[in-house]
Formats: sequence, C-alpha cells, structure tokens
Amino acid sequence: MESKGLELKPQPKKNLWKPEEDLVLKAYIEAHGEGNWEAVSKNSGLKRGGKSCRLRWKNYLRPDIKRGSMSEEEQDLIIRLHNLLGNRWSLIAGRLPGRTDNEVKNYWNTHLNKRCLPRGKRKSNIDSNKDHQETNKKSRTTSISDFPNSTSNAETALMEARKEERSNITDYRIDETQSFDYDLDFPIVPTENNNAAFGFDEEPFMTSLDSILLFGTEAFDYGWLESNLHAQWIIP
DNA sequence: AAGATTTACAACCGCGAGCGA
DNA sequence: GTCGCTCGCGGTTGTAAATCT
Repeated sequence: MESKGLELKPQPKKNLWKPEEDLVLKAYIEAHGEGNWEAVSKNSGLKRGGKSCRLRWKNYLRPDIKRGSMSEEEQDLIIRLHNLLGNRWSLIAGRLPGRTDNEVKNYWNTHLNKRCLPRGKRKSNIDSNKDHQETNKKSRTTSISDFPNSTSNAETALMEARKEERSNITDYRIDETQSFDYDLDFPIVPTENNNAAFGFDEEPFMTSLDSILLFGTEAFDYGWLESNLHAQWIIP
C-alpha cells in the first residue's frame, strides 16, 4: 500500500546488543585487554562505536558485574551515599562492589528517588539535570574517577588524597545534642577557629569523617579508614 | 482477553577533562 | 597555546516487560 500524505519514518530501533555481539566483544577484550575502545570498535569486527563497546563491557559484560536485585544493605548504602554525594553515580557505585554507575543511577531513579524524597521536594529530570551541570562546572575535590586503574587501587589512592586534603582540617566538633539518622542531618559544627568547609550540599567532601558518619564502626570493618584517624578525629 | 499505562533498565547523547602532537 | 582524539560521567530516551483497567 502507498503511504498517503506524510510518509511514516521507520521508528529508530534502539540498538540492543545481541548475544553474538557480546561474545565477540568479550572474546576481543579477553584477548587484547580493555582500553583503546576505538581500536576495539575497528578491529573486533563489531559494527559498534568505541563508546558503545566500552559501555557494554563496563555495564554488562565485565566478569565482576553483580547481577540481580539490590540487597537491603546496598539500598541503604545508596541512600546514604546519595545524601552525601549527590548524583555522583560513579563514586557511589565505587562503594558497591559489582554494581555499575548506570545500575545505581537507574535503581535510584526507578526505586529510591520515589521513596526518599519527601513530598513536594522531588525534582523533575530537567531540574536535576540543571543541578548536575552546575555541579560539574564547579571545581571538584579529588574524586575516585581521578584514579581509574581499578576499584581497589582507586579506593587506596582516594584515601591517600583525602588524607592530604584533611591534613589541613584540624578543628571541629560533633554536636552531640543533635540526633541524626538516615536523613543524614550531619551534626557537625565547625569550631570557631575552624576554617574547614564541610559543604555537604554544595560540594561533597568524602573524608574519613564522612565514613564514620555514614558507616560508624563499619567503616573499620570495610577498611575504609585507619583506627588512628578515628582516635585522632573523634576523640578530643 | 486485550488495550492502556506504568515500570525497569539498557543504551544513547552531549559535555568536559586529560593528554599527546 | 591549541587542536584533535579518547575516555568517563551523568542525564535522557526508547523499548520490553509487568501491571492495571
């Protein structure tokens, strides 16, 4: 049949990866290693761009990816970290072994966003996008993405960088008159001669102190901070 | 049972940073 | 200094699956 009037354009199908493409990509990366995604695109025979290959590997094919639903602990951790870090999905995902930034982001948008933001406070996608772009314009303190080699190396390097950053922060106290819970109304009050800025809303600042506030003594269990720092920072 | 609506998530897009030439 | 390339990040979109009416 002839189309009448406006010709209906074929709807662009989302270019989903086929199992055979996955096999090709996986085999190529196992043979040649990660990185140089343009070369992967050219040499693997896949009719995919480098970006697409990278994304597919990172979010789906990597052997250490953990599939399946989020545990209660993971959900709880995402909520806490999002309160602290905002939409820094790669940083949040870095704390969840086997989870990707894309997965965490999707999970937040489809599950947790509804649950966590109080009525009237939820942002539209457009608004959150604006926020994100503003955040990106601001200069960052060290982030885990600055150490892209591996998650564990990144963690170590990040902690080192944080040590350096916090070496200038010597004086603050925790306001014990306030209670706080999962909403993370951090009861930190800088002391009078403290010029350190804990701008949790404006610029996330992941320090060992944050670890304590987030995870309490679990921070030790996870090996995220050193006991001497705990003693030095919390106990006057 | 069937169509409409909602949900979940894989994939794409645009932007900015880093780096070498 | 700047240009081009690559990579990584976070927002957005498209679609399959699930749920509702």
